[in-house]
Amino acid sequence: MTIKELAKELNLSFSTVSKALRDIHEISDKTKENVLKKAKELNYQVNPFASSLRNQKSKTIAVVIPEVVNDFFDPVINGIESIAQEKGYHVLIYLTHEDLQKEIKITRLLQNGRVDGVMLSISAQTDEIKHLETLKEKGIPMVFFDRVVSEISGPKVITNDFQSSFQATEHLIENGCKKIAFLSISKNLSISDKRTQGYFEALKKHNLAFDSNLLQFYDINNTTNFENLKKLLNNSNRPDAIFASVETLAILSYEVSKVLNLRIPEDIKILCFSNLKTVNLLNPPMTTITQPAFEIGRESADILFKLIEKKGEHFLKEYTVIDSELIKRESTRAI
Amino acid sequence: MTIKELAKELNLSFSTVSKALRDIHEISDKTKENVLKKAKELNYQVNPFASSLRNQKSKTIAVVIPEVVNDFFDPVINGIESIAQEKGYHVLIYLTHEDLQKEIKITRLLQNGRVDGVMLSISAQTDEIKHLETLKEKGIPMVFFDRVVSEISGPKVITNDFQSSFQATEHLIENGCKKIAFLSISKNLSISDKRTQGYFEALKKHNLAFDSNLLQFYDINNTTNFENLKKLLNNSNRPDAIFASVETLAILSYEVSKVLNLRIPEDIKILCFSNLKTVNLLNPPMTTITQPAFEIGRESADILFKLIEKKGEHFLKEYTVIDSELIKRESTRAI
DNA sequence: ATGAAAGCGCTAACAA
DNA sequence: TTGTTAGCGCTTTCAT
Repeated sequence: MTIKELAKELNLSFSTVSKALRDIHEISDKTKENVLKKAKELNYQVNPFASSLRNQKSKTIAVVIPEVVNDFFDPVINGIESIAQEKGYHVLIYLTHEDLQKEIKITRLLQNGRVDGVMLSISAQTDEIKHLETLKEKGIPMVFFDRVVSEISGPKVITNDFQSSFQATEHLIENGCKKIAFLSISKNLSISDKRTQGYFEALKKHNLAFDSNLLQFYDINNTTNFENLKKLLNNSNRPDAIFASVETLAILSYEVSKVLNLRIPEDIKILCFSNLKTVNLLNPPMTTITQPAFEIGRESADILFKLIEKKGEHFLKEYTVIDSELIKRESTRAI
Repeated sequence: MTIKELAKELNLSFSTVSKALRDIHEISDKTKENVLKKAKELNYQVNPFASSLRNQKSKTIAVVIPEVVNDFFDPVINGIESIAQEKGYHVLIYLTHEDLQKEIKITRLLQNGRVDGVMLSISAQTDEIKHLETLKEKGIPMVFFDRVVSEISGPKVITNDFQSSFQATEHLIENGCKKIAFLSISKNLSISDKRTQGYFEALKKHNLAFDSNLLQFYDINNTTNFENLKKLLNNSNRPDAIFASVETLAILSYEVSKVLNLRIPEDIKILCFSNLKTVNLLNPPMTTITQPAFEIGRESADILFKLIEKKGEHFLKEYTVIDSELIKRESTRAI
């Protein structure tokens, strides 16, 4: 069913039909009505490719993220999709799997007008940004969220990583911890930086010396993490607390603690950035910094659509900060 | 950068360039080489809409699912995306939020050729299927997974819900349970049916009477579930086990048990279909039926691409069954 | 081996 | 208010 066939049915020229369908004022109401009725009757749908080709826009956005198996990115997608559906946009999803090469390949795919805008959260491996600059130079509206690249200008939606990390560290210190290990996932990521800084500053404020052995870097997909953690915790000089910058590492810490017969929280306290839904069923429940992931998704998408529709980003602020929440869970609850 | 501009740079006609780019044999090797070199140099990319318009295919598939905030659908998406990336397809994602009206709207969006194929898992609310039949009649290749519609012919990827449900119920019975409640999420869903049947058959085999009060239906998004569960468990005649057909209901059961000071597993045993990653950190760990979600994603996508590329489904079997795994977790582990 | 031209379905400038 | 026409960028048939 094309617009031509529809026009033939109606004995109208197809340009008239086209205009009527898009409710253009130079068409008489009666004609519009007829056209709309017939279109519905014949279940006419515009061909999106013809339309996109002509209009040079796709009504589609891309979401580029490291992983989807993650309690943070899920609600983000949910937030993005909810706004996209409201605005009549389609959402393409691409996973980098924390792999820079995949990220580069994907950004190349997005350069040819397939999408009207891109939202992305870079991979933990990303230590060069030429591909992102190239994409931006093509004039494609972009919004970074969570794992942002400060070197590239444009809107970014982030959480108050420094502050919440500071607070969390302070929380541990106030609970008597003196040797707090910080587990980071990347040397490249903006969020890792901020989180590490918050940790440092809290130590400094409370006059705790920083021991470089306590700052450890982990590969998010690496099973050797387990061994490294074991080494860290099996040391006579072991930390009395672990502050993990991502959930996976906190969970791993639980497991290693169990293997080593360390009691949580008596022997070691564990705390992390996490959006794990079932965290309050853990034994013991873990104090977490919970990011407002759904809101981050909605907010980023909202900004992207503003960018797409108004073009130019001068009217948007560079950083939108949404606060995470430090949720303290103290009591042991054996069911 | 269009093909015309590229052709001008090369002093060739644009049809020659087009052919060269797609490696058509009637073009000389030298010309091909030149064209490719220049294309790379000028970073030429085909316009996907022009190409789709002409070819009547989009190199894009749609994935329609109820929710993304869910430990089952995440790895499914991951599996789908991994194959799509290999085959050079793009993945559009649509969430129905368990809402039939949204599902209908989305299927309408997919009728106009925007995608070459659709994978879907229907909403818990879906009790009519006209919209799905319409989509199928349009000739768009479709693959159902997990929550399938048996009334519509075509490939379906499912797990052995009946069997695993049977096994799980038997596991409870073998552990001394006599009053096992089954919490279902839908009266419409194929998986609910199968799971309920498995539960029934196990009861029958072990000569346990079925008490209709023990079969309860829940709304997946309803907070009144909490109250209903409370009523169920606060009864003097309460069940000694709960078999939840979805994770959310199992978690809720944990919470209600705690509120009522019921001990798990002494007073009540809880078991469920779940892909929760951290289930072994729960207290106590929960026996689960774990679905091979990533494989379901890969398998469904693989079938869909076969359908798309070969057209017609006569060569594909209707049901592909991938086995779930009953993972028994007995010990209480207090860290 | 290369080029000219038609046409995919649509939008919009211009003509009637 | 309606119709004619050009053209978005590409693929492909047919001619050279």
